[in-house]
Amino acid sequence: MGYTIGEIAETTGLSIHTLRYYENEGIMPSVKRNGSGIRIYEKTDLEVLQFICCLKETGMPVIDIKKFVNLLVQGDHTIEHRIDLLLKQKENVQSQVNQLMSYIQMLDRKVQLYKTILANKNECQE
Amino acid sequence: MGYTIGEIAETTGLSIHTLRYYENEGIMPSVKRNGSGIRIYEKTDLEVLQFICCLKETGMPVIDIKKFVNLLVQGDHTIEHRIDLLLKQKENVQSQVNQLMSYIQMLDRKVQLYKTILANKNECQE
DNA sequence: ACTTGATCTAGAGTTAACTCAAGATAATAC
DNA sequence: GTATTATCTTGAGTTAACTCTAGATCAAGT
Repeated sequence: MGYTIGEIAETTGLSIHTLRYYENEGIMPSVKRNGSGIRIYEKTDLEVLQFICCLKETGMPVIDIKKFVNLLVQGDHTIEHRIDLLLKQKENVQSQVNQLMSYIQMLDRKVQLYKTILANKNECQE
Repeated sequence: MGYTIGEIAETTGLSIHTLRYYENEGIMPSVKRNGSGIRIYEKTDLEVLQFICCLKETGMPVIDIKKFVNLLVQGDHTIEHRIDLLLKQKENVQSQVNQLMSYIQMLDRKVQLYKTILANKNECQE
């Protein structure tokens, strides 16, 4: 029962360095150790870690993830606060999506413009 | 005819430092100077700059923007290559959007979970 | 002409988020 | 029980993308 840091690095794709760094910085809750100080990750540690990775992927800065994790380790009485943070982040992500979609349109327009230029050049050569 | 670096900073929201940095690094084409070496931005410079900002916002790393700008300054015979790059970036952005939308769902699920926990707690207290 | 504010260059400093190094201890495989 | 491999800590190094500093020159208002 429990995984070593190497196994967790393997399954999450994070490096061992990064895992230790996350723990030191409070980006993830601290992990239990065995008698000689070696980290033993439980299944819940892995789950929290994976959720943290998702938050990171949505562009949440490490400092905010830290705040969230702080609430997490404080227990159930922080759940309402956590809901707030997640809903705020959801709005963030939603507006990121909207902006990216507008950039897709912009890329399309630019490509269209370039194609028009090419078409005109070919016409002239005929 | 032509804007100063300060005006361009104002309208783009980039700092003066950043504008000079972009030019030094080849992230934007170099700008004309007046007799005493002061940058005079033309309308086309502004347009290129704004397009570059968009590319940056889509997460294109500076090194790739540089490549694109390199093609740009080389003239029309690089248009096909530029189309390729932009279409590739469009795909990138599209998959970013997809991933972000899946994260929105994940955030929703987490919030839902938290709400269930809260609901159960209230029930117990009744 | 003089002052004030903008711009110039070269190069150093900053920030976020890792990433690596060194030296020591622990676990595992034979 | 020894060699190999993994893990530990502390602290330094790296990378991308700025951001700032200093000292000098330029431009605009009075």
